[in-house]
Amino acid sequence: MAEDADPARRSIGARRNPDSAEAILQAAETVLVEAGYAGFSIEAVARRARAGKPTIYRWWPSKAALLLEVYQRQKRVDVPDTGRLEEDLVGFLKNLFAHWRETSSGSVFRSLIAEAQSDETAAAALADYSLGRRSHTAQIIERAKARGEIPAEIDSAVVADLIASFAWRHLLTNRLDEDEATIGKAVNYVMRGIAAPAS
Amino acid sequence: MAEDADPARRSIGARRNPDSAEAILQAAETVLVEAGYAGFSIEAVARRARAGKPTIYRWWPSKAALLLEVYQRQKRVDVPDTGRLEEDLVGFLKNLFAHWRETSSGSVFRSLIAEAQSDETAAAALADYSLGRRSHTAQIIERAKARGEIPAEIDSAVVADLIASFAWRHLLTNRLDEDEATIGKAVNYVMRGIAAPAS
Amino acid sequence: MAEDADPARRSIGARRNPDSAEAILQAAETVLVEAGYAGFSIEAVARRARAGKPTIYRWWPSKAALLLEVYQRQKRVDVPDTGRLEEDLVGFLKNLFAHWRETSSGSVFRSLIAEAQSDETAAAALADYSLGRRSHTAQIIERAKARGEIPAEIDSAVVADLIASFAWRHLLTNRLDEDEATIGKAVNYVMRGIAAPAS
Amino acid sequence: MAEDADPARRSIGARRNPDSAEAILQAAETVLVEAGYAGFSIEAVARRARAGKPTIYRWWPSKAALLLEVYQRQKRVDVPDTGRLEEDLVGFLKNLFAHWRETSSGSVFRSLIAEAQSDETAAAALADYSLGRRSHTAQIIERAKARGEIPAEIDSAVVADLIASFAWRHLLTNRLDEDEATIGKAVNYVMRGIAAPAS
DNA sequence: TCATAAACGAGACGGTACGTCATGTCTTTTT
DNA sequence: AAAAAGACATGACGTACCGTCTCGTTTATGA
Repeated sequence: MAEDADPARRSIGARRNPDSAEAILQAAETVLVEAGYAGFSIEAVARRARAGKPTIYRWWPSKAALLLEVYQRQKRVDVPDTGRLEEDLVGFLKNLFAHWRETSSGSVFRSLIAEAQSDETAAAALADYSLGRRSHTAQIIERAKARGEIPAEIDSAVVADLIASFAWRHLLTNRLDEDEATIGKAVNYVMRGIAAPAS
Repeated sequence: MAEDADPARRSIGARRNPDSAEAILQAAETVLVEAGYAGFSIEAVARRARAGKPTIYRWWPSKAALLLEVYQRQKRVDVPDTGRLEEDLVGFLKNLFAHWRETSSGSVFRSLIAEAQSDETAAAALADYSLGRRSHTAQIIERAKARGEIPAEIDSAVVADLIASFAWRHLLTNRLDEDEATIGKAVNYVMRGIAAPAS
Repeated sequence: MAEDADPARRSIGARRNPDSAEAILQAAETVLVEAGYAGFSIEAVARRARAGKPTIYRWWPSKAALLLEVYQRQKRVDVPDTGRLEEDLVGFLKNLFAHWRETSSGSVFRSLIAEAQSDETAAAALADYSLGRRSHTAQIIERAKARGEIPAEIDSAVVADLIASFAWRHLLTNRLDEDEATIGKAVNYVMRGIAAPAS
Repeated sequence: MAEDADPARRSIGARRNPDSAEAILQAAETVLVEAGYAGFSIEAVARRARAGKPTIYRWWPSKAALLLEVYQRQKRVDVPDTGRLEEDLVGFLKNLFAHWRETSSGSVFRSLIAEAQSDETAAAALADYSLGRRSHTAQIIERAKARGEIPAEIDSAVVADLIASFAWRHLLTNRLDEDEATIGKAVNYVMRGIAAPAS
């Protein structure tokens, strides 16, 4: 996981050095994976990236900003389009859990959420990001509306919220390896409801 | 608000001094409310409580332990029992949001969740606590099962999880003042499902 | 070097428990030998002696007092009486160095001197003790005066001071294993002087 | 006195800030004079110097190192050269006592000796320093040898040791205001010896 | 062409908090 | 009455990071 391509990276003149930025983002990710959020400090990232702390502060005014960019660099999770909403949602959650579990994304996003609890700007950034993601997720639902699978008056934002909340809580409580059946149930309840059919 | 009933609290012999414990828990809560999770340090709590740091560390081995006890001391939120599950769930969420909004509980619980992202023991403690709460919430659902309102084969743990997740995410993203209608929708979707009725 | 004859020493009622006192003094000596002055704390002594700190503070108001008693308990060094002052002084120094080197006395006395540099009462106690010792040493010289070996007008206190100073400095600078010849020279210079004989 | 020439001393780049070093050494001296060795803590020095503790630890790895540098910064005591050894030695001791008495040097050096009793590195540093000073003092004696005042076979190191020991003990036992006559006697005994002339 | 400006690594700076240790005082319980 | 036990407030220990600063170097750009 080496991050120091060149042993002595230098300024490349009066502009941002992409190598440095890359090294810093790489280092941030590595530190987060190796030492967790507890060991994630600007100091540690700078050491690992062989970068000066001011270089980091110049481009990322806060830990949150750095975390956010690290998260955004990562591959997005696939949103399936099977033609059936329930399958789409289950597939999405399965993919998301696997993504969070198997890459560093989970650690990064957890850290970002944690950071947002003490850092106002992190909270704002996370809110922005979440808004974007939610509307993205809502598209799955909108597609289902278009297909007539669900009524038009369903508030897709709320549904997306329910789904995302379920994912967040599993991430935050270390339950990403949850049984697939549980995911299925959760989605099914949202799809079909839990009330007994009016007989 | 005041935490120093006696200006010079002393040892009361070879056993825990309840006054000190009380002062420390009070101070922890006050610090958290006034300065937020970012300003919540053992140092600050000790200062505010006029207690020694070792006294805190003696009884609460980690920030997490202190946070957890502060949270548990607080009044529990009412779980309504109206005889109709949907009303119960909506009422529960409304009460919970109000509780989190209007008392320090929200700040405390947020902090606890954040702490759990970097502290293993905090994570374990939170998991324990959540388990207890979830089963508690599940009782609402079990009651509905008993009434025949919902089928017996519904996994009440998953339902409780959906509800709790929704609450957590609103807490963590500063959306406790969410429109009541939204809560209603969310619960309704879980109750009735979002799928269009098979026509 | 066990100091706890009985694993559960108890109070013996309303009077000083000699076993405790003994255990504490033993423990003080042991701690000093094993951990040096740096590790010599009331806390450590209490732990080692299985005694309560207040018990120590009751009988020895300061570290200095404890050190002093530990030092005084120890066997005194022999003061030879060979009938010749020079031999007496050399013998005394040799015995003293050996005593300091081979028993815990050296460590204890060093610590006492060090303690006296920051503790006023220790300084006073040390001054008292030194006065006694000096007059004791001066007796060697007085005997020589009586024998007519040295003139009566010699200030034996100053001579004792010179000899004691030499010893102290060797103790304080870890030079107790100094060559015997050096001791001989030092005493010889004091006895015969270093000036060239008036020819 | 005052230690904060500039109210907000800052870093001057990636190298040692002489202002900070100066402020710290000044503060160390002041603290030692005002509060004695007992009150001499890195914490106190940092407070007084308005410096961060890590800054002190960066440059002086131990209290001993700081003490030593404080001592070495101070003006050296004059070594007289009157042409007569006895006068030189008496003058040297008088100057030394006055220097120790009237400046902070006495306190500093006492503390250094005390520190050396518990800190190995302090002991080594002190030994080094003493060696240098002893050879320095020995020069007085060597000069006397050159003049034929004393025989060549006199071990000047031992003589210097006797003189320095006398000074140390007076310092360590608060007897720097000793009668001048006593100093005279001590030197005289070393010069002429105390033995009665062979009649 | 060459001065300027910006970015770089490095690392020192004044601070705050960490978690631990020792201090000397206190009270309860036991003998 | 004294001892054990151990909790207490206090404060120093030495370390890790914080975010800011200045250095000396490097390179692209613009006068």
